[in-house]
Amino acid sequence: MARNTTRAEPGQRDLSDDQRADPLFVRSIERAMQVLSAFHHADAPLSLSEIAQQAQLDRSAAQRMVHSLRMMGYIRRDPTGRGFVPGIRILDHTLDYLRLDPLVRRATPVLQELRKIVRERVDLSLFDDLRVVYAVRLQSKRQNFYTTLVGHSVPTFCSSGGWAILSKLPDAQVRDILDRSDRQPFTPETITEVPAILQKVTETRDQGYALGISQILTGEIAVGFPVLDATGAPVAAIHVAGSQAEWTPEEFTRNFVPLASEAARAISEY
Amino acid sequence: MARNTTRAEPGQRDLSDDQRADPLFVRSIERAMQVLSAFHHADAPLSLSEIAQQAQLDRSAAQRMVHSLRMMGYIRRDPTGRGFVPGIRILDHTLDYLRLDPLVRRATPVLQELRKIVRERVDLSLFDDLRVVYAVRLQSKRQNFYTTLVGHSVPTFCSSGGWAILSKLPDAQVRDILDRSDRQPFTPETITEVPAILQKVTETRDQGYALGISQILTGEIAVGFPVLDATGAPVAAIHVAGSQAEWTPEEFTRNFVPLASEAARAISEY
DNA sequence: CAAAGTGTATTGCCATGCGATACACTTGCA
DNA sequence: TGCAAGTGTATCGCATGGCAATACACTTTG
Repeated sequence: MARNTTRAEPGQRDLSDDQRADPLFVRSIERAMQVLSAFHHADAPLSLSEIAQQAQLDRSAAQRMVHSLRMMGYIRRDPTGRGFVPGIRILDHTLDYLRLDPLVRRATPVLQELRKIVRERVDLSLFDDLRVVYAVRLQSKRQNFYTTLVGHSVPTFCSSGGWAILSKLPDAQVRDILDRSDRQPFTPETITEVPAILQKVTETRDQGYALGISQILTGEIAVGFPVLDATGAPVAAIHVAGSQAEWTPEEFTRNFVPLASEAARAISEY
Repeated sequence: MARNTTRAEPGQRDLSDDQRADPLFVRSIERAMQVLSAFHHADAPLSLSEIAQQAQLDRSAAQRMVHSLRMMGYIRRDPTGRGFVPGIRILDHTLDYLRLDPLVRRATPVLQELRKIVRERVDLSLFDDLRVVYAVRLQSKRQNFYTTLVGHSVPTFCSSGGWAILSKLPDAQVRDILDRSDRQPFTPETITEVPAILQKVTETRDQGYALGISQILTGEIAVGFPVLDATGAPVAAIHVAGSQAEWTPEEFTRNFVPLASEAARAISEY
């Protein structure tokens, strides 16, 4: 799998109540979603055969699915040339997700306020087991493409937001998450050893925020803060991210930790 | 239907090559997507019965679908209290959409540059028949919740971006779109009469941009520019939007039209 | 000008999803 | 307190509807 892009794998199941894998799927919809998920590993339009392969389906079965998904607007032909790409109706569900998630609703105005003051990138990322998924992204001037995208995700084990979340989980669960993570480094700086990560988590637990330097992107510096639900369990994190070219870690934390920390507390329900 | 929020209805089919409605759906996946689409009309978590009703399904059939969709992470229980909400896996598909759409890729850096200069809200909206769907949103300081959301859509007939797109379509198609549109006003200012809209479109055709004042949101002023594909057909629009409290229409256009117009041309392939 | 790709359409058989039914639990009203 | 009307969940048989096979038109490749 060609993957030079920063992206974590989606979790397989509903975490909230830990149901184990259940063979009682509605199969056809599982297949349909596999077809749509074929694009997760793509970096260009997919042909039918490629979709069939990714979705573990017959070419003809894949074609039927693609046909139906096209009729509904979830897939469309690539405007230029061959193959298929995701369709715009996807974005309708995106909107539903964002509108209906109480966390996103609460967080957005707070983060806007924060962004206005700090003038660096500000994000909300949602805890999803081995990864955290960006749901709100408020850009700064310096950007790359991926730092603007909703839905982008990074591993929990090596992001400042992830550490912030881990710092609020019981040790056993932290261990479990680290054990199940595929701890591939993104940069030479990425911390991949379990003891070192545990060290970082402890540190985070003590000081109330996580500091990540060049963990995902070389030259990026970020502070992460946990967001808690009404029971005190971590459900998300907020980040402030900037460039090492402009900030020393000390300056960065001194400037942003107090404000961002307060924002995180404002969003939390605990 | 309770709808005080600004939202257009999704189009039913693939527009690119105009396939008429085809009964050869894969039915079960149609039903599955109806279940997910039940949230389009919701403004709070939905119970099984509500989902069943929206999706035109038996309560038990709905429960099977919901179960499967939950196992896959496309639906989750509302964290607090009863009911279901969309699940985070939705955002994986959002990412695929945004990553793989060549238009979004090309437009993002250009819009970032534009945003840096104009310091007002800058958007990319994608043409989808009767509506335009926001895919890239770069905020300014003043915001409301909905002006930050990817996937949000507004009607083509009454938005500056929509007019910009219409101005590049043949008259017959413009008429067709206007005829099929449910031309409900959003504000007292909203232009709903076909002749007046055609007038606006002609004006836009002449001057190369569309000026919208309080069309969707009272007090909002926006300029829209068409984005063309390689064949010269309009596929999207870019907007710069600000507040009437800060700008007269003349000042606004004088300041932003030249830059934004150039940006739109840079994104276009024609 | 084959050969190997695209994407599309049709058809029959049997896996599979719907609907009926039952149940455990919570909430609200009498 | 009890019962009615809500939640959400689980199981199972039958008929429906989706998979696989097959065929074809078209484009790009060598």
